Amino acid sequence: MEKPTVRDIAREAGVSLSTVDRVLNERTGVRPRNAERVKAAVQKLGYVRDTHAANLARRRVYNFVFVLPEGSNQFVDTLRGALKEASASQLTDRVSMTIKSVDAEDPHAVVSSLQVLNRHHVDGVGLMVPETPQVRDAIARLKENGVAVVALVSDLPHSECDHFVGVDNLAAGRTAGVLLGRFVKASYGSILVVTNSLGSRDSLERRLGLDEVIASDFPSLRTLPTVEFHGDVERLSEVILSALRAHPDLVGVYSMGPGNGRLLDALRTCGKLRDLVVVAHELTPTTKQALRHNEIDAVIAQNVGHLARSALRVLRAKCDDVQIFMAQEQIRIDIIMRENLR
Amino acid sequence: MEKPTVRDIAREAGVSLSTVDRVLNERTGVRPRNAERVKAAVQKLGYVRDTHAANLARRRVYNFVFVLPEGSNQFVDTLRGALKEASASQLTDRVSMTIKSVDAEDPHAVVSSLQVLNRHHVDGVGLMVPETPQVRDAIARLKENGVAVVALVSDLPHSECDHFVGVDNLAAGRTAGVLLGRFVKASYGSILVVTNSLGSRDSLERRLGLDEVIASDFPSLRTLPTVEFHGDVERLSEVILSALRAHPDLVGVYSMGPGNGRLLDALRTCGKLRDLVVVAHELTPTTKQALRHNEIDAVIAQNVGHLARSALRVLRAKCDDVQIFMAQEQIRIDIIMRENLR
DNA sequence: GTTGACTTGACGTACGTATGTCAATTAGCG
DNA sequence: CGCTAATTGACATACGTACGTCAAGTCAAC
Repeated sequence: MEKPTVRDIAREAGVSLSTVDRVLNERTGVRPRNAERVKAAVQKLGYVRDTHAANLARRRVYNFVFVLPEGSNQFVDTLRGALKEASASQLTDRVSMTIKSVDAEDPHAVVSSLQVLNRHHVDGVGLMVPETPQVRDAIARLKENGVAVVALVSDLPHSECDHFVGVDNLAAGRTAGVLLGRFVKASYGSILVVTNSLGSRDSLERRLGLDEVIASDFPSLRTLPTVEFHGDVERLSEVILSALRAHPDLVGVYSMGPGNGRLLDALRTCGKLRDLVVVAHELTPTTKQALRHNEIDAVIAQNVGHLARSALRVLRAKCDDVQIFMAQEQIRIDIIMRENLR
Repeated sequence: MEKPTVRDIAREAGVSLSTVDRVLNERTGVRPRNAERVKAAVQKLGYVRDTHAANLARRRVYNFVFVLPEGSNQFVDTLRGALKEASASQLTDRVSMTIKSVDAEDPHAVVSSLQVLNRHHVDGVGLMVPETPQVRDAIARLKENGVAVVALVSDLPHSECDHFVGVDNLAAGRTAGVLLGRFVKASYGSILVVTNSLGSRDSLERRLGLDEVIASDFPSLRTLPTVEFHGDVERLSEVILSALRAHPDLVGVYSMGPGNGRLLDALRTCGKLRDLVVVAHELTPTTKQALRHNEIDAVIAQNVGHLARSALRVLRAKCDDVQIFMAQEQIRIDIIMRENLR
């Protein structure tokens, strides 16, 4: 049972190679009757186009653009590195990748960066930006132009994306909650929750997941209102310190986003770090080091290498109009502790 | 900066295409001087062979064989399924895969299954069997015949394998130890350790990791001698029950291998399941269900889909004599709880 | 029956590589 | 210097697909 080729299709359908080609590549000038025959033959023989040979023949180069938030953020930095590494690897041959950094908080900046793409020849876009009506429209326009679009890390549920590459943040928050609840030895206490901004849907979902689990499974614990520092690290230190003073029963800290370095600094200065159960998000140099030093008890992470490769694979698949292999594209919620960090 | 092709190499080296081809494919009849020139040109231009085009031209089919332990074992079953799924997926084109099941405890059976491979045309082998001197020799013979060999799940450190696809079991045991230690609320108690056989190096390493971590980080806990049931599930139930009677201070159970279903049955019948912290290995229908019912607190797992795809990718890479992308082939120690199970 | 539009098939070239054949060149040796 | 053997290059064919060109075919409307 060799794999069928276009020749087999032509023979089976009783037409010429040219006609098969016209049907497969959706060119005009084929009578419906013959088109049907070809499609039937494809079905019957289970033909799948050899994309490698096809790409070879058409000298295809996949032109992908990734739009990531600018500014200092270790997670975004590692993601950027992973994207570059993945596109350099042999796996992702024939891919030419551009990474753009934009002020993700400024919808106008995001949109204008996407509008540019419509003019150039771009096959696929990966987006890590918050969803706004403007962004939604810009994505719709990209889709009109036949560009494949995937949401990266942050879902864009109301936009016409082809796929979301990232984790279920509600489940991530729940996971963090269980870890905090089970790691805390005290019979009661409160938990500090920190993030950059609850405006980002990731943080919001994580917070919801946390509260769900604490409320149902750990009623003796209490989650404090979310501390948001909105990029202002000075404020972060201050608020942490005052929270520590205000809540002497503090037993845990949940950091839902960036700013782990500053957060740890603040906790360190008041000497309570060792007594607190700390759960943070994302594996970065800071969190890795903190794990090794037992300053962070667990990290909830998504494998950036997997994110990057998955995004590239999905974009290719969408360009080629090929099924994706869901099992491989499922991004897991990783729990990293000192012992399984490597 | 287009990718260089063989033509570019020929021009750069000042020789003909034929000569370049002779060098690249290690054919005879090239003067050392010219061979050097070609190699230098390859270096200088950063040429990498387009394996897809090459495979197209030589009509290559990768012939891989996997040898897995026979007998009822949910983990092996899921692995088998993952292998089939992976080879069916588009990623692994041009791969023809055979899965053999052998009595892994019988070195003779394993070896004879490997000897057969030398006669047929096989490009690569994935092995999940215990290491014995006979197996070691059989692998050496495979390597002599130019067959790529990877160890799957269980490392074969003293054999000439090209690669090990699996996790660091010492670290896995340590991870289990930390989870047990931190999840147990009681101030002291003992931990039951169960496996099929400590003869398997995986179990042994996990046990060592567990003991390391319990001894150093949780001195108030005590790990009991390993219960081995050697495939005898009746014995498993019995021993569990008598252990429960003998150790009323039991606070945790660590199941290092197969047999989770029977173990849980035994724990269930004596009604102590809810009070115990249970950590088991591998995501299977049994452990998934037990996680959902809060009967198991955490599962230490390796993603079988990842194992399968990694094994196939590595075998291909070894056949093509191409570098592997280590970041992608690193199998992580997954910690699965109810909240991040999906 | 003629015209024109649409449809079809035959064929050539290309992508980057592999592999074979054969003649031409070169090196090594006496 | 001449001979033989080793080395080299030119060329052809192929893999599975894409795509362009052109002549021949079909069909309906006039």
